[in-house]
Amino acid sequence: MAISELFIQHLQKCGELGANDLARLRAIPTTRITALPGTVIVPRQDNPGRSAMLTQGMAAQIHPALGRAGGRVISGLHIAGDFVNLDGLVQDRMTHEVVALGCCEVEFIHHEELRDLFDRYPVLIRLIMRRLSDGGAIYRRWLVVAASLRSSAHLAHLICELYTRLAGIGAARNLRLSLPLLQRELAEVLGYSSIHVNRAVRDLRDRGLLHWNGSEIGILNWPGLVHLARFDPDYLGPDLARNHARLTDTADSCLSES
Amino acid sequence: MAISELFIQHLQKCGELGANDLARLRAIPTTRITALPGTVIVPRQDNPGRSAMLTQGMAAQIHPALGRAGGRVISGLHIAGDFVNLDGLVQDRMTHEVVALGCCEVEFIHHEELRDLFDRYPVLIRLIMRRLSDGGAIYRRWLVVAASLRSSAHLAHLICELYTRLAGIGAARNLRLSLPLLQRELAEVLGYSSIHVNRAVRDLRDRGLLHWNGSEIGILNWPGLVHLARFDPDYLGPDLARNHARLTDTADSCLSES
DNA sequence: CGGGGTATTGACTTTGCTCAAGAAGCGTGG
DNA sequence: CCACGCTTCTTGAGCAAAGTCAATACCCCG
Repeated sequence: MAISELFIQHLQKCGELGANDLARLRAIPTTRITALPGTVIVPRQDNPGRSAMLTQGMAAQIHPALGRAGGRVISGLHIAGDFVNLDGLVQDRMTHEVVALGCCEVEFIHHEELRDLFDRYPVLIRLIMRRLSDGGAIYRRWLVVAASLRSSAHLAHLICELYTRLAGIGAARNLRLSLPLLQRELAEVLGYSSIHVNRAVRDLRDRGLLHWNGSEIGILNWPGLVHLARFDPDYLGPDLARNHARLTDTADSCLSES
Repeated sequence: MAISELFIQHLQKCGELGANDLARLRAIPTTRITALPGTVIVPRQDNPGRSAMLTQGMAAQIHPALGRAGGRVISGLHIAGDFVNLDGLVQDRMTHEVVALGCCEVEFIHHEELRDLFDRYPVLIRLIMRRLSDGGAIYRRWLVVAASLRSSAHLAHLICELYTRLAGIGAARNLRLSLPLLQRELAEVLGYSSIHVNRAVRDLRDRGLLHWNGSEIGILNWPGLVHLARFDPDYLGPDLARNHARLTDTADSCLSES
């Protein structure tokens, strides 16, 4: 199967590619799979010799919790367009596994092919380093958020981040997003008990900030949510930060009109 | 001033360098400074055109806390041998600043020089990617620890990590380490109030796990500390994990002898 | 209509925060 | 050498946030 267009779009952002280059890229063999909810996309402790890109759906980085057995911690969420195991390219083992949340589509590329790409288009190396660095920025932000916000604001921050990222790839719009996470899984992301997450959800609903029905979320008051969460999208990179600025302006004008 | 030997050691780990290469490396101009406690080594929101390596002391990544003004969060600690702003090489702005904790020595290298190095020794690119990826692994671990351990165990985990990392560069040995952090700063690392940190410190002392005098820490019961913290050094990379295994064996045999 | 998992709610416990005050260390100036 | 002021460390008491346990409601699906 051929390389996905999402992948190509990423490459294009990073450097000029001629028609020739595009043809060559499209000739690269890849493997595409569909993963049902709960499927392990990238196993722990493994050097699979290939990297994966999520082309549809959401996936989570899963760690076993320290202490109580059976517990899990989610250290990051992937959406379409993300490399899910970039580390595998440079590290011998993964310290976590990646699991599909809803239904996913994943595309695998062998490391040899990637390295070939790098040899041919050295500018892509910058793209990979950039991705690694971006990932670090998100982790840092999660640490800051976990340390300084309490449950409702913490949850609100997660919603703001996900909406911004999903809107950036066109997978969410009009202040609606679909979030294929159980409350138990939200708890694993936020580091709370699922009961506590439930109360945080109710709190956001009670404040009239959003609308939450199963996996469908509608944001009713974007500026309010952003303010509660102290959300500042700078850490997501200049592109998404710009989108966010536009969105906030629109929401503000909507508010002032109403 | 010439490039530091620490830097060269890192490069050597990554590929074979001949006498010729070494001479060329030593000819690269760098700037070395001494930073007093509290000095900002790398400012926020800045693309300084150079990267820094810590050659002595400890430094912290500082973020403003969300919510209460004036609060801070520390998202990572650097020790000698760490690149303190690798992100700056690939990212236009830093989302945090880096501040000296004790007295530090820092060495700056201009990005041009670094890029020259990469052109000449492409294998070094892997080193940088490796570093970025390692950093991500540490952030993930901190998220997991924050989500699953409570105060004493959380603090214990930090001590275990720091001792392992410091021992890896020869800056700690014999289960003694010096930690130039105030309890307030520890609180900023762990996400607690400084009062709560104080109680956690006392708890570890009361359990006879360690000895804490100002900035000098002596670990009295390494296996006990490791167990309480659920410390598993895998996330620090194979080198340090091996060191830890050796250390734990020694400590075990010490215990069984006594 | 029943069964399994998820969501929701209540009552109670544990953990951690805040405020406040005292103790200990340390550098400065008298 | 001592007194003073500063900062950090330590401890106590009360409060707020989050966890646990248990029970019920809901919902999808067979």
